[in-house]
Amino acid sequence: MRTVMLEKGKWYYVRDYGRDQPPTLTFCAEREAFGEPRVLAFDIECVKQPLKFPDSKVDPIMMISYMIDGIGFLIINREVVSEDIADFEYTPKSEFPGPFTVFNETDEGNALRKFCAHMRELHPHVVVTYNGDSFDWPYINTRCELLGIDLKRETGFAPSTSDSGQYFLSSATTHIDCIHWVRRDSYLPAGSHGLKAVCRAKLGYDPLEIDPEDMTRFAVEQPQLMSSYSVSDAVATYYLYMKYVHGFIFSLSTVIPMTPDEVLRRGSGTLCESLLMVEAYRANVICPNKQVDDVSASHDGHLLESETYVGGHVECLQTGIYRDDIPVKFKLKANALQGLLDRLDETLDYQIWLEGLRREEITNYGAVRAAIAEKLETLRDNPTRSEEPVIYHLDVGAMYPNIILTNRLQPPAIVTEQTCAACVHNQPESDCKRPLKWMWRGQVFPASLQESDMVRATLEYENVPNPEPGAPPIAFLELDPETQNKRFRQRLKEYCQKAFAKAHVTKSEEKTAVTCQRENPFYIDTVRAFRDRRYEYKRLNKTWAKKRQTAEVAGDASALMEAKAMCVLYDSLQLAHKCILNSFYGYVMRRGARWYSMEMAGVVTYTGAAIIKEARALVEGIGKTLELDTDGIWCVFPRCFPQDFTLTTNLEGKSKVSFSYPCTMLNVDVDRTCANPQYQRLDVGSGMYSKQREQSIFFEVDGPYKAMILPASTEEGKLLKKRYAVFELDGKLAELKGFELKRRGELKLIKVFQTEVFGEGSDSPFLKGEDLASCYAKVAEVADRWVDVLDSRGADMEDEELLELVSEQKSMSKALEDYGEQKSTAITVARRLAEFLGDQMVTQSARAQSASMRPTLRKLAL
DNA sequence: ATCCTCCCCTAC
DNA sequence: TAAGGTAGGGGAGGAT
Repeated sequence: MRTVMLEKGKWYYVRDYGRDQPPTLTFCAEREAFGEPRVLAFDIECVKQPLKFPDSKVDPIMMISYMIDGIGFLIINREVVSEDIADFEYTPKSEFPGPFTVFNETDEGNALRKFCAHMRELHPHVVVTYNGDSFDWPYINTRCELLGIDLKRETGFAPSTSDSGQYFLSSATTHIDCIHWVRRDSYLPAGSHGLKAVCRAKLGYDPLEIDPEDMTRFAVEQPQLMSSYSVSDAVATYYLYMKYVHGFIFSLSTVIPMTPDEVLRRGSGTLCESLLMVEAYRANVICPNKQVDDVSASHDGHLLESETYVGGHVECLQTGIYRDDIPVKFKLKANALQGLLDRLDETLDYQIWLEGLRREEITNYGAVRAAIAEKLETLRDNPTRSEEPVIYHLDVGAMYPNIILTNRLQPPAIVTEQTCAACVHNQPESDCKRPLKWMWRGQVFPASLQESDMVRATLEYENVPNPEPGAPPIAFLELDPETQNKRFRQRLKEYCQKAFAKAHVTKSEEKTAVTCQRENPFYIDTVRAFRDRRYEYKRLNKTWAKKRQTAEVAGDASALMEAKAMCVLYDSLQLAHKCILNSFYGYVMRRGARWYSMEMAGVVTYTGAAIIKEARALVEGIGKTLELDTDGIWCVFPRCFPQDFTLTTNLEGKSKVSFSYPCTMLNVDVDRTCANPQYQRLDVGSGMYSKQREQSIFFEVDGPYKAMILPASTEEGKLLKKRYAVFELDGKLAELKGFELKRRGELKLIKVFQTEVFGEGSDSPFLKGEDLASCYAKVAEVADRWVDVLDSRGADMEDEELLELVSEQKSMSKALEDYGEQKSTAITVARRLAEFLGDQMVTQSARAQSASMRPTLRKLAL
């Protein structure tokens, strides 16, 4: 009898009865946590030609490094590497040890055979790579083919039989390519998706870096350095997996009916749907068919080009530098402050009720009330003032899921008059219809439906080039329906451009969706279960963090190890649940979704927009809104605005509760305007429904912060959204949103400038100077230096440095030929690269990475 | 010059 | 086959 780990992330006892009977599986309860599967992470280094990518047809593998359960191995191809390498250690950080044993093999064939043989000996449960699906595994596969080694036979790994073979899988071993986790689940911007950047962001150390152009030379000239580099990637991959990916994937695998390979690679909407299907089955609900596009949909006598709903609300209201030590001129509204005073008891009672207390249990109610009232009165009586600000971020926690839960929103609960007419509950006393607003937006062709039909009729008589190259032309109607529709719409667009001088007209319409408050609640129950389980994991994570601290202080090594492991476990569980939780909203608009509903998505965002607009209106009277985006609002209040208070009680166990007045002030508002009094639950015993007031939408507060910087636009009167920098009280950069510095590619010059101008801590010019003028002067010092570089066209710089600064990287999302006739700098650069470096530089799989100069800058540089 | 469109990639 | 969503900044090409 032995134990194995099956794809559900759980351990089972397996008893084998020989060929005639299937084996039996018994769940292994004592290993309910993930257990400790053997994990092997590997990475290869290849020879390459100058300025080119390694070509698996001709360039041999020089090194294979791998780490299993914290023990490292390195296989050297001595045909490429100039000398034998001795065992060594690569430990970038004490928590990431890397002892390496080296195998020096005579040639590539022996190196690969050694790797395969060692894999079989170690038989890991999980093989981990970084980009192994599209680089390492296919490369090894091609090299093995050329050397007469059958990779599938040797290791079990081969290209996937579905998904057009884009993944490398084995039926016996899970392959986790961490790039998928980084792309879907890490929330890192695309500019930080390389292993090096992920290593810095997630593992917290600077990895070894070598210019790819030096690698082949270093294999000969500096083999030890090259060896360290090779293993550093395996070490980073292994610890990234152990620290973040393992718990995440395997905990999701315990709730989603898929293998870990699939849980890793499928889209988040698909994970969501498979989970909903399980819950629907349990609730005896029939799964609807997949949504299909209605290609003939029209609006007011015009064919619809596309339709959607209005989403989140974004505004920027201020620009410039806001610092907590530089006074801001406030023009407060006395009546807004009076309003807060009038509602003060209601506000405090609300906070007390939230904490599960009663006013009689509060021992300092009068004192807290008086303290707040005094501050509000002072502001009310002196509304025009210059005062140092406090900078806050107020945001709604998990806004969209909580709007869904509060309003009992589910795709099948969006009803029509017909639905209700056929329903037994359709009586006024049921109070089961809850109308909610949303905003429809569509693009229509300006042509009338008759004109559209005419355009189609013309098209239907035409012959078109055969999709099969070389074959004779075919009739339009012989094309597949999807292509027909695409061509028709293209032609109609051209017609409209000619006849109406515009391709389409945008229309919007406020609509009302009626939501049924008695629909079978399997969908929201699934959402709620996820939200609540996530809260539970967050709570347990905190509990174990405390235990870890206790163990640290007591010096109890075994308790410390257990606590650390449990923290990682619960943190990955809560993250895994966040990922799914956020997908329940977007899923309802996913193409092909079984539970599809534009109305529901529209209601969610419309309700959210109303909440944030209301919050802004409230803040406007008592401070300044700087920027707001969908679920959060950045604002400044005068320093003397009431902030943090503590209520004391006469209860044991809960002797005091602290709260943030600005936060409570917003929450009272939300509670009054957003609560759903019609939320209904079915009592299974009696078959009766009971109504309950539901409200789980709450603002949370972050801050106060040291400073917030909002960039100005080059256009007068225009304010920039989604771009800002925020500094912590200690000078650390708390947030940096939207700037080129954070984006993939972009002009090098602007990234270098932004790095310098934002700085960090005492290096940041934004934190220097004692008033606005001197602060701007400090910032201008940095900016002036760069303006000089532009004005002098980099006269004081080395050519190489200058060229580097005016170069930029751009990614192309499609294969070069798919861009057709289109023109752009990147396309031209890619074509030229292909011209002098060969077509494999721009093959359909390897997306062109172009380094170019912008036309505008080209003039400057020359 | 000005507007629209496309593309890439971010914020939420 | 498989596929979360909308809002927004900014560069560049192209029509007018």
